[in-house]
Amino acid sequence: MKVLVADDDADLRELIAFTLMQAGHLVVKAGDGPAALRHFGAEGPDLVLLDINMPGLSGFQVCETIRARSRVPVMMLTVRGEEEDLVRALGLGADDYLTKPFSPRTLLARVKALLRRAGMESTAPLAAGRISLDLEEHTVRIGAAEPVRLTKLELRLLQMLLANAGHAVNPERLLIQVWGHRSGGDRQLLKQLVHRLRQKIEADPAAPAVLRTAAAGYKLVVD
Amino acid sequence: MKVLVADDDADLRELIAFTLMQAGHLVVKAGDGPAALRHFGAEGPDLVLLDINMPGLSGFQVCETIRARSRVPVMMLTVRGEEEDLVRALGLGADDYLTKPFSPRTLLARVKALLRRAGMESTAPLAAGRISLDLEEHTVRIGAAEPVRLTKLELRLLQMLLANAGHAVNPERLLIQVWGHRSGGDRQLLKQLVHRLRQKIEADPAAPAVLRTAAAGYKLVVD
DNA sequence: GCGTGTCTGTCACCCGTTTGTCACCCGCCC
DNA sequence: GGGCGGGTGACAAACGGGTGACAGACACGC
Repeated sequence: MKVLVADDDADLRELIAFTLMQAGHLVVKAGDGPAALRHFGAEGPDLVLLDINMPGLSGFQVCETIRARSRVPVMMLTVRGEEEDLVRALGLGADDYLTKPFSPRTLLARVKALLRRAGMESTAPLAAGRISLDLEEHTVRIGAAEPVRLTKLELRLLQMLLANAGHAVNPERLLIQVWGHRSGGDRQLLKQLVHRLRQKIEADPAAPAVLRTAAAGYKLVVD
Repeated sequence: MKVLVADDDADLRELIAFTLMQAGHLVVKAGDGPAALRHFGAEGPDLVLLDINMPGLSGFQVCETIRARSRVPVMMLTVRGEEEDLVRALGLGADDYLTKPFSPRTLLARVKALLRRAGMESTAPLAAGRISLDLEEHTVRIGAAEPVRLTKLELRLLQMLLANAGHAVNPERLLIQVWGHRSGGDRQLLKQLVHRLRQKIEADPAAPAVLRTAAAGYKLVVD
């Protein structure tokens, strides 16, 4: 599942991101409110974690804006003892809250619960057509073939493509999704990753039938 | 769509940003010229709103620099009564202008118009008459014929002509829209591009039936 | 701690496609 | 005839995707 983590505290943000990634989630990070909204619009996450105190726009404003456009689950991060903030957040449509400090274990439990409540159990294999991903096993199965083991990056790339199965995904977006940041110039990384993935999943890597190069990026052919 | 808003007046900047976000756009904000260029490079916005009076670099300079690198639509924000500034801005390649003060409604209408003109209001296939463009696949289909693959430039040219289907578009405008920079003398580029496009889409390239030469430029015959 | 194997980032290179540029053609008009 | 502007063919440079090689980073078992 794709999770948007918005917190202006870089250390905490990285800790959360790391914890979620370890659990097999894709993470999009934002350091302030506007960035959170930007990524929300661009990435379409399945879950949003929002700190209340952020520069630019507060978590409240971000939550409100998101709620005006989507019913994606939103979890607020609050400092203990600011109950009035909490009430306000829930009133704005937030689904859950977590008081700092919290343990990674607590975080994961709450995230899992929230995703389950939203009907997106995170361990369910992603699938489209003849392609199915097993996020826990880090494997992909195509048609009747044996499941193939994937590395972390390969898994993320496939996950992104699978989420847009049949449609081209542009390289910039893939770079952001798979590596997190990296502005422009890193096409080479993507080339290599695609190459390595093709070696694993294509019957004939020289003539890709599944992971095709499209005019505007790469796409998955699922039939 | 992602919009870069550059204005040194923080209040106005926030108002514009808010208005655009309400309309579903992603907004990147800049308070001066250098920041605008920095964000332009990093974010790759689909539209740029530029105030003329900004510290660091003026809107003129920013516009010129952007035009040297991109054909992204640029809208200038001017104070009423400074027509000479306006003329200068349009000469530098700006696509539209807005005189302050303006209402949010006006702003949105202009932004929408500009994005439509630039052919990016959606990735849905553009069509007019028997001609339809698939922006994702980079193909064009004319009548019942097989879709034809287009290069990046051919696609842009066709997109511009299709946006004005049935009417002639003058060469200056096409040069700016397709190549972004290149003020005057580069007719030859356009000639070649038209030639190559005709080879691909015309049944008889020597007697063009679709992409016709008109008195004032080129036009697409769509019926 | 240490070796081992895997994963990832980076480099150099190949090759087909795309693009920019030049020379030249033709028809038209003064 | 000569200038002008559009159309055409040819060619070289630039670009971009694909590939193999390699070294450092990393995880893991001992």
